[in-house]
Amino acid sequence: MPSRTVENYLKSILMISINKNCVEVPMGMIAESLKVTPGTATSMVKNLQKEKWLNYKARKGVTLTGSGKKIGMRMIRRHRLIETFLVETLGLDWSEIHEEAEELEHSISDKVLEKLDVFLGNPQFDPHGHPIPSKSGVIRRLSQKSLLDCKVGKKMKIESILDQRTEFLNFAKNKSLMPGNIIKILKYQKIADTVEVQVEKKPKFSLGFNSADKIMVSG
Amino acid sequence: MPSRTVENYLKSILMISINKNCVEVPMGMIAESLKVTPGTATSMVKNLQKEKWLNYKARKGVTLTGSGKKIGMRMIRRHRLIETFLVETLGLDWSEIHEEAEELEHSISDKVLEKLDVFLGNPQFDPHGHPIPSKSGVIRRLSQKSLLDCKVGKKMKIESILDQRTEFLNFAKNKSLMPGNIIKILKYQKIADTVEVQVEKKPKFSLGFNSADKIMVSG
DNA sequence: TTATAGACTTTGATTAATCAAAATTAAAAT
DNA sequence: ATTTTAATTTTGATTAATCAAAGTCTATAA
Repeated sequence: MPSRTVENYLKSILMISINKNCVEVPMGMIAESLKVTPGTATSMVKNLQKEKWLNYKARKGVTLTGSGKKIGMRMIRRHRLIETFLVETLGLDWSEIHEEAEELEHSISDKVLEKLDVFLGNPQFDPHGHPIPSKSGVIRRLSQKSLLDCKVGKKMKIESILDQRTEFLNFAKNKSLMPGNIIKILKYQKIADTVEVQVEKKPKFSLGFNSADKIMVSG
Repeated sequence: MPSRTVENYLKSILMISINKNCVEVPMGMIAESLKVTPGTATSMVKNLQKEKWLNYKARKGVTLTGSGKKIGMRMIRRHRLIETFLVETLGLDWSEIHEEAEELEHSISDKVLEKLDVFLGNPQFDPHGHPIPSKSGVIRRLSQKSLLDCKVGKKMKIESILDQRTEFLNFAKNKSLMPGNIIKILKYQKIADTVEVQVEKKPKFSLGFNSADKIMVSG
């Protein structure tokens, strides 16, 4: 019933509110995340409000309603299950699956999606370490601790990577920055805004604060 | 580059020209097969001509160019490979896969499609018995002989089913009218336009001429 | 030959999604 | 208390795909 454009808006808004942990999502972020002009986002959001998928306050931002959240969560589930399928079953590289899933998440029927879920053995996390929402829209809380929040010298387990860009994921893979691996901060250099890290027994390397903040860890 | 609407037009036109064995495809058939009004088909076909995907002669019909045929064939390959995947891998029923594939054929990247092809072991026929075009667009000639062209009493092998409608395929499956099975005409009743048939050792039953003509056979 | 039915084309309108650029507003800086 | 800036909204246009309904052909039947 919702068009694929609507599905994209609701998913993006939900993702922003989860990632930035905010209730009211500002218009600018929506426009940026969907790569449309601000005016387009405003007019679309007004339509979404008419359909009761969200509440919009001019110059404040947007909050999803229950039904809007449901659709958004459904899209996240689809996206992550499809990514898992592409890596596990077809053997695509984890750095190249995002765009694929972005398209397929709109095209697969509920029936096929649930078959896929069973075929994959009800996976709980996608290849980037992100939790896959259940059919009913429940999602495990992801770790709120990034590499930046860690003490120097403490061994941490990488939980997930909060960046979808192919180039970043290629870099991450190259450096073994992948879910499950053990990472340690060797030096914390505030002045240069970098941290020096080591993954498993691999050679050490540096990460900028922005990048380090995208590596979520636990333990 | 071509939109999914364009892909659908070119696929439909190619399918009609293959099935009806005609060079010039009349506008009426195009409109019917795509479920649009005749006026819509006319205006769309004019656009396709501008892009050099076909030649259009007013009140005569349409013939695909080389590039149009290529795109159409690409879509047939995608459709049939996806149908095969849905049945073989995910275990969907062969009568419910057409609509799914109709959507997915536009969404899958070339890369994923070729991975799928390898994963499935380069299948040569889809679950309905239709030949899957090769990557380069070559398609095996399908049997031109339908059940209606057979002698009474002669055992024939079912090659394919030329009807995509869910209800027909459900009926066919129920009666074991599936590729590979052996079928025999018991009686040919021109006056009632029915044939009485038997598949393998199953109970005999009747088929109207129209339906019998959709069961392609060999041997 | 003329009439007519059926196939096809034209015309004018609509819808969803978008952009560019001008106008507005709220917050921050002076 | 102004001014400036940055974010947002408004306005007016555009594009692809569609429909309904009116108009036009052409082949067949009278």
